[in-house]
Amino acid sequence: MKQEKDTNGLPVSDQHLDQVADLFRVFGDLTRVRLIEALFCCDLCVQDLSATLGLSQSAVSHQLRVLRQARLVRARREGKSMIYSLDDAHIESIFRYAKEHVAESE
Amino acid sequence: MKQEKDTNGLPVSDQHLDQVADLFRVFGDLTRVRLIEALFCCDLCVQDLSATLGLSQSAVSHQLRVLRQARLVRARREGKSMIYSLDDAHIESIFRYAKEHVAESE
DNA sequence: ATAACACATGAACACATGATCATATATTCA
DNA sequence: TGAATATATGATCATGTGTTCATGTGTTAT
Repeated sequence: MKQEKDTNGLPVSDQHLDQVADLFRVFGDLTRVRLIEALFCCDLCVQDLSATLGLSQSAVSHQLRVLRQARLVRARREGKSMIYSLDDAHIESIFRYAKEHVAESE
Repeated sequence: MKQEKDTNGLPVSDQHLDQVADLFRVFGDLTRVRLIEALFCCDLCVQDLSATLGLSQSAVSHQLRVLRQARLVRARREGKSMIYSLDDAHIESIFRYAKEHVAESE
């Protein structure tokens, strides 16, 4: 497999890049971005997320599944509810730079 | 429009989040990620990118168009060739954190 | 001018994706 | 146990996306 050093000094392979693209693909949807944004402030259950975003429970659940599989959020049970929380330290940093990019290009 | 403050203290609207999702959507493709990665080291023309990635000239051109429209790369003409270069200071930061995330979760 | 080279672009097709609807699973409470 | 609540999931469908093929545009050199 091709191994190079990038400008950050980290090893880079096509497999790594594939995972990077996968990560960004998960971020590349407004519903999921809004879910993540909502979870920045506090942990929330599905119905709260559903109400906050104004989307169906099913749609929210489906997208939370995508976020779970990408290990970006985690869920814990509290009674009948599932409480979701962010599960990655890098999300905030990644989002900060993305927002700066967006804010500057207007 | 709903306006909130996020954890970074930046104003956040659904319109902003939409642009953030759009930005990530552009990053969410292996071909485009590989193009960006190739341009981290140096400016390159289309045929060089085509050869480096092992993809058709057409496929590369199409994806470079997407990157251009997202203002992530810029093109300048040199003779018969078009030289592409990165056009955003945040790309490297965003990619660095994405790579760290990927590297840690294995 | 015209041939050759480098790149861009439109059309078409296969595949991926997100929302909805219906239904299944899990928990609590009467 | 059975009803109500909360969430997950499978199927379906409309839409979006990436590649290829064919062709158009722009530049250089003879």
